[in-house]
Amino acid sequence: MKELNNIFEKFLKKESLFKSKKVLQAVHIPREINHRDEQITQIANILSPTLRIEKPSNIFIYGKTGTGKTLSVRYVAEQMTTLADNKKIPLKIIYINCKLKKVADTEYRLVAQLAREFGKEIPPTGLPTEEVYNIFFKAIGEEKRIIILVLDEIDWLVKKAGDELIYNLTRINSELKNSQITIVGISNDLIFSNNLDPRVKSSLSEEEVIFPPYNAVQLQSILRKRAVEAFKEGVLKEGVIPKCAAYAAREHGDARRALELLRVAGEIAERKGKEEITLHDIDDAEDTIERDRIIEIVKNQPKQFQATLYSILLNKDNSKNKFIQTGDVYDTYRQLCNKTGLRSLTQRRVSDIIAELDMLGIINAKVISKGRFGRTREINLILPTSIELKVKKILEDDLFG
DNA sequence: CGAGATTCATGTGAAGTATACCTTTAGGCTTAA
DNA sequence: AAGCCTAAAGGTATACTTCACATGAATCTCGTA
Repeated sequence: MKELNNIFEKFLKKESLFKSKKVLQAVHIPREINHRDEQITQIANILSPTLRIEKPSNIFIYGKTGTGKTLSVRYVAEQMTTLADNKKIPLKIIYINCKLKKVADTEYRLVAQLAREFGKEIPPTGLPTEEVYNIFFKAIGEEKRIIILVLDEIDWLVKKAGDELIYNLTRINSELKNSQITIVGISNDLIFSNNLDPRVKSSLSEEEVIFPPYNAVQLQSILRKRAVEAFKEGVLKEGVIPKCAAYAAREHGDARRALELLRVAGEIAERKGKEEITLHDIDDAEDTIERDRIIEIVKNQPKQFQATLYSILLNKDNSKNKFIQTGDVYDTYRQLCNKTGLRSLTQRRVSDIIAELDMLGIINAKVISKGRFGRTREINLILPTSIELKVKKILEDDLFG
């Protein structure tokens, strides 16, 4: 009889394996953050002058993806905001992710975005950048307060818009009477800061905080904690968490990835109508994640980028083992434009587009010299073959349909 | 045989152009006194 | 005369083009051992 009860119970539970899926999502900020105490106290210490309404030092934070940078900063920010609210401290923390296309990838757009944070309407183009700065200044100057500006993925911004803009930002303070602004730059490119103008570098990294990767043991404990909150009891089969941790540690201790693996594995198991998550689901999850990520990127590209990518795909089929080079891609691209009626761009531009696709991580393009046979980009697809067809299909739909 | 010169196919920087959007300004029309 | 609307003028950011020059190793050239 007892077993029968069990069966029913399980059946009822079957509805969902999750107790709370939110806990596993990247935006979720847990009550406690493990293994980052040192960094968090460091950041908190640096920012604490805020509470006496003094300007804290600028901070430069770096560490690989998924090492808890963004999370820790947001955590500290949240704590400070509530504290500031209680004690009536005029504090404003702005978080901006510079990687978002069309949001903050040029100087104009970044400053416009900042001004919008203060409720100002800024047109997408047309105003002098200088003017946007003025609007922003005015908005800040309205009342006395401390502003902390968190620039996530700041390396992207600098790559696309140059480092002058950061210099401008760090200089803002000298033009402000009422308020003070502190910049917190987050980057996962360690080399990036070396390429900065020395002046910019020194003012941006008055303080530095380094986030080392998690090791497998730490990843496991993080996963365990979250899993308890996220899943119902007994859902996780033995060894699931170690495997997730191992997968993520294999790269560079990427916790975000580990959590995502766990979540997607759960979703997959659920969809299959299973009652527990097995090791096999994790393998499936890994494929799914990679596929979704790439498809998402591909879908959101502008037409010209899609056309270029499609040309690369076509070239890959034709020239089997030989690697693909810019000229070939451009030829196919021209033909493609003819067929689809898309206005074709110059090779100069397509060359840049290829470089950008490389930055997005969809392809691998390295500039090489073939001696007598000139110089070109050696283009390789990084797409796993399993999703190549799917990507192709999407591109075809977008380009021809 | 080896040091330089040559060469190819394209990378890359700077400057120019087209387009879309903004503000300002001058004129024209309406309205109220 | 004052007020309001419109259209033209003058300005900017962005995506792209045009032009011109830079690259860098395989290959060629030619002098030398």
